[in-house]
Amino acid sequence: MNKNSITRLYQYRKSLYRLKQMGFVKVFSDNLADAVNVTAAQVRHDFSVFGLMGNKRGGYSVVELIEKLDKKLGKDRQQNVIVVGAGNIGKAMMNYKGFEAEMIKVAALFDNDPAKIARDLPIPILPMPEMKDFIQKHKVEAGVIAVPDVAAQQALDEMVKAGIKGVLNFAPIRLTPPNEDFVINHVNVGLELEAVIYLVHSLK
Amino acid sequence: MNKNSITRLYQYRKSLYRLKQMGFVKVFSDNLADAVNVTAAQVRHDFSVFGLMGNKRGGYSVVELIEKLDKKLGKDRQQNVIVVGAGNIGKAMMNYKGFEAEMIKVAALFDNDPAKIARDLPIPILPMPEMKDFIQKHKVEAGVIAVPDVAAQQALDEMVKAGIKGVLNFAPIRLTPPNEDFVINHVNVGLELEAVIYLVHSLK
DNA sequence: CAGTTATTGTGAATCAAATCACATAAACTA
DNA sequence: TAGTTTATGTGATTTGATTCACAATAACTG
Repeated sequence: MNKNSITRLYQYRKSLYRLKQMGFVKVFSDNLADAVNVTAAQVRHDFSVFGLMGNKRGGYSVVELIEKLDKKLGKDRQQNVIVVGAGNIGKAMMNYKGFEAEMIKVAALFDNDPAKIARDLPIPILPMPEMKDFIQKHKVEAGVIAVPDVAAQQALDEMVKAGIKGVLNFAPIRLTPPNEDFVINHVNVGLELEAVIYLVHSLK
Repeated sequence: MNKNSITRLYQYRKSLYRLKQMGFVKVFSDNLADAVNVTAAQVRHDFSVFGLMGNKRGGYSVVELIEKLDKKLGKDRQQNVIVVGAGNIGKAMMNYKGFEAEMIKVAALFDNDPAKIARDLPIPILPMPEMKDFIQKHKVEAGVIAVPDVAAQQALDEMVKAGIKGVLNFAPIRLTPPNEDFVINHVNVGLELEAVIYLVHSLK
């Protein structure tokens, strides 16, 4: 179970909800393959590894498959997350409408800048020292680091102290994790954009 | 040359600038390996594939290596990019300070909402119909899609019409490219966050 | 109900990426 | 200068992910 196969499972899930919406009752591996842009063999293989079984001939029941995936992917109950950094990235996370359908709730933002504190927003922006109590109260295990790179390691350290178990990090630096079990996933927008530019240039 | 090896080259480059800053004149494959969190063999292999040679014993000259990488990676001159969508993601791109060191310039944002137009900002926010003239004038080849998912395909279509050759897409949908050479790179923040949550849960 | 068809589930085969291992050669050493 | 050390460059090997291929079987067909 590598990261790619996990993200594919989330993509299958999302596609299945779309198909359900469209009235589909059954789905075949090649339908899902088309939806997620992989091969049908890949879909079946992923399901096999993950312990998801369909019906020989007859494919998969959309409703059943969604149910199983929801359970396996932890989508049967809401996941609260926090975001550290109330800049543009933090606000983008705060305002993103897509999380609801994924059972993800951005429960609060945290920031060091007193001018940014706003307790009365639907998603409040709170001072860092309140993090520990907040995440205990709201059972938060995962967070997002959306601060400038010079502040990222400190943000991580405080999150760890508060009890966070894994982060999605937008700062383009290598973070030192507290232990080897701690989950860190990086999104490096600069690198991704550079890859586009490189590939565009390599066309000619 | 797969995408991973390309992004590693950009990481090596960035590390080399840091090392230069710190006064290093020479660098060995294992220094770069540490900096980028890969093996020394990976570094040498990447360089070998990419046609970058050092000196048997004596490693690599920092200055020379930077020079060669800059050239190969198209960093010897500034790359202008545009961003479609002046929401939080668009503004994050506009305000991000790190692009300058990467020779990337966000030349303008474009948005359909007349209320968002702001021509007098250092990075102007312009109406969509002006895109074609703008990118011709500023020699823009790559762009960023930072609009809600329902608007993403239309944004892509307009960018293609205006002459853009590749995009970085933040909208969580599959885009239909105009042709198979067109470069599309996806950043799916929702999926990345879901992967963190999944991995945190799988710890226990 | 026997025969045909369609689709899964999975072990085997292929393909791609990362690592290993070592011959090569430059730079020191005495 | 001969010998030793150190790091590169790269072919070979290993590891990991994807695709193939087909036996198993459930669902249709007449």
